[in-house]
Amino acid sequence: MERAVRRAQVLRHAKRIFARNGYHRTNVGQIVRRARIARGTFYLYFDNKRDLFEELLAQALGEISARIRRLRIGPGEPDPVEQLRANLRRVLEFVLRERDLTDIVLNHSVGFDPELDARVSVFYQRIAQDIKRSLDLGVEMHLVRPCDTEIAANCILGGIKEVVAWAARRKRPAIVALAEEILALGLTGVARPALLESGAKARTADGRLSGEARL
Amino acid sequence: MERAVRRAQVLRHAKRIFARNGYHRTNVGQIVRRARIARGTFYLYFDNKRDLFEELLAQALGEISARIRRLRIGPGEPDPVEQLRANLRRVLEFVLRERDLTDIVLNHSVGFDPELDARVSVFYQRIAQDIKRSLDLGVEMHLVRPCDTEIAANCILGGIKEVVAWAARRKRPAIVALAEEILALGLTGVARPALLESGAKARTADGRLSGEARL
Amino acid sequence: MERAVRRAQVLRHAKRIFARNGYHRTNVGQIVRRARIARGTFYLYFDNKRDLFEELLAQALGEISARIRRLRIGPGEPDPVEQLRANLRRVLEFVLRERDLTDIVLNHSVGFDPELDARVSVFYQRIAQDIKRSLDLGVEMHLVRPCDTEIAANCILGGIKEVVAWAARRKRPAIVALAEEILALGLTGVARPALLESGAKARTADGRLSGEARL
Amino acid sequence: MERAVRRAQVLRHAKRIFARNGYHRTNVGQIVRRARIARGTFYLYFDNKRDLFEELLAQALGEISARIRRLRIGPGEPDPVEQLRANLRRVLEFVLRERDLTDIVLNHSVGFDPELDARVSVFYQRIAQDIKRSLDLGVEMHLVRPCDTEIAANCILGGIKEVVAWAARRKRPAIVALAEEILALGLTGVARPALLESGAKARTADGRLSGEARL
DNA sequence: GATGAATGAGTCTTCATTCAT
DNA sequence: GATGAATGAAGACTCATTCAT
Repeated sequence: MERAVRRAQVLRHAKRIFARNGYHRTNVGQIVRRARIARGTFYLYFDNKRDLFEELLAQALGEISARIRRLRIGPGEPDPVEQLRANLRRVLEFVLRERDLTDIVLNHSVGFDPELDARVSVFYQRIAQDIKRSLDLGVEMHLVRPCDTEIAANCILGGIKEVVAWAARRKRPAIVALAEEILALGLTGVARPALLESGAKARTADGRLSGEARL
Repeated sequence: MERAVRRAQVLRHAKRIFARNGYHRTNVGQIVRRARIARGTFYLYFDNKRDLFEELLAQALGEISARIRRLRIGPGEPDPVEQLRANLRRVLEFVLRERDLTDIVLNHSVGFDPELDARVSVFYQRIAQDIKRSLDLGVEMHLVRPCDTEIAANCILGGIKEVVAWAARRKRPAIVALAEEILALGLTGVARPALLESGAKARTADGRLSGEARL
Repeated sequence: MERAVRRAQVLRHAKRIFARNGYHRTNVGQIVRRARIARGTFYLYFDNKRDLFEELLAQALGEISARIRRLRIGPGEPDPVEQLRANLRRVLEFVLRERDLTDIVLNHSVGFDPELDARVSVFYQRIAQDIKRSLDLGVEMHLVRPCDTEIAANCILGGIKEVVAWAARRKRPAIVALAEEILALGLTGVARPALLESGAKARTADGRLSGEARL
Repeated sequence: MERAVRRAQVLRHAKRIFARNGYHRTNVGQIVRRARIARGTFYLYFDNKRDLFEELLAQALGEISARIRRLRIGPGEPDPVEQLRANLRRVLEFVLRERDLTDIVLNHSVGFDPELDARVSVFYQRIAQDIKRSLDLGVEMHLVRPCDTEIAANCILGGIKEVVAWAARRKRPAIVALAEEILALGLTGVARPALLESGAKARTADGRLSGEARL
């Protein structure tokens, strides 16, 4: 158990430095200095620098994944939107609390190791697919308008990522409000509903707006 | 003039390698080998490795910036949505043609140099602000529903980035269709308009949908 | 007494590992793991890694030395050849039983420490001198043909070492037969005696054989 | 060509140091200091320290191998002993000229790398087999007395190795004389021929000498 | 201008040894 | 005595950059 504590300690310090400086500008010397341990001690707990980084990354990706629950449809299940909201809040709660990890995932997790690149890539693709699946289901249930759900899924994923990155730069981001904004945007976009009511009729087959209904 | 040609040549090769391997896994040796020049020659045309990378990045950011025109409102100006569409298409046209540059900007432009990080950061923030300004204008003009336009702007930006990244992995992405999907998503979201018409009324203060119209 | 037992135990395990891997590819971690003691305990029994190795080496060299008795000439003493044979058998018995030690002495005892190098070197030189002395005596007694006894001594020593190394690789080497082969070789060489009888006359000054008797 | 010269230069210096200190007590720093080159330059010419050592070893083993020619029997071919003598002289000429290489092969080539160990092992085994083959041939031709030629081969090989090691410690070893001593020893052993003439008869089945014929 | 051999600072990693418990 | 976590000196290797030709 002592061991786990020590590891966690080193991980905590390393997380900080990796978040600030990225993988390559972080060297083992910085980590051990910050963690106040000897160089050799570092290698008592981690195989190497990459191993430590990998663990941080896995920690983040794992925790985020665990906070995304698949939508359940059926009698007695909560409103799908409610489920989306819950997912979003859980994820936001984590990523905005663990900003260093978030920074690592968003900014420093790509480009220095093909294997880790692949792992991150798979992580995002899985989320995109989850979203796509939800959208497909929504289309089936006539809750979601027909569209290219794959593109939509990626668009939504990207939107969340960017908002998270943005929010992580703020002092005390309001998680609930953030979730609502994202949700509303994803569901209804930015256009005024009134506008769309009339505009909806004017909408042509290829989705373009026409007539006076503009935006 | 000869000089510029030589530079461009080297840049072209380097672009390829940076896109594939990122900044740190690319070394000067690879570049000069690929460009069929001597190591020393490299330094006749570029101050150093970072300088070359910076130039590629500036190229990309500059070209993308140039393709984003500020919305003009007024008599005789085209429909704002049309202007958005044009912006989007111009950008997509470039980033999906210059995939290596896009890859560099999206995946390899962060984390090895505070100054470059800042430059990329500023680039995106400027775009986000452009979008925000447009949204604010839209709100003023009653075309856009009231919302936190800063969050919305970042969300839209992120959506575009992710879709671009996704599309860049496809063989022959259809730019026009992509632009329309993004546009539609940004404007109306994914929910069925019909649903929203009735649902809009049912929407409670905290943004939750109620009644049968759920999504 | 307990202490000596513990030491012996550790020595036994270390011997194994040193024999297999040599000095440098053996680290203290392997030894303590194998001996099921703590790292610190190791240093309660040995000054350091080198010290342990030195002891193993001394063990081997000492035991071998003890098994080589100086030839005694005189009335009532056994046949000198018989004494040689006994020496050889005693040494072979030990080195082929303690193969790990033998491996250490033959293959891993040189090159990482000037002092140990010297000790091994002295050990062999002493044996060579013993052999040389015996040969000199033999020459004096007209049992050994005049020759450069120093070279001969070294040659014999090397022969024994190599045969030992070879035999140590076999499953169950026959010590008696080995001793006889070595003895016969040292005494009479490989040439057919019959051949030599006639050939001896034909031998020219520079040692070359002539006439039909060739070998 | 310039490249080869530089390599040879570094190899020359490294050879010296490896011979004196062995593989492990030699570090790259020593080599580059001695060769008056920068650390990085070293790696321009060699993959790593082991690579350089391997090359030295290969050089030695290759040259020695090349100097050992298989015995040719037949009309017009020189006396087999003459061929042995030539082999021996060629080898001695090389190993006593290139003493550093010899030192490396004899003392520092075992125990730090399984692959190199194997290479050296194979080298010696091949020579032992060559000798054995020659002996078998000799037995067939009734030039060599029946014996365990495998043991004899190893014994002879070991004798040569040890004499070489011994001679390499002398100032100006006489190659011709050395070769003759070794040859004589291998062929006739140390016993006085006269003794053997009578002793041969007294020799019992198991090779033991009996009667007055002693030694 | 072009070349490519040379440079050496900067990093990671290992491992024998120590020492507080 | 026993433990094993901690230490830090030592050494291998990389690679952006320089400079003599």
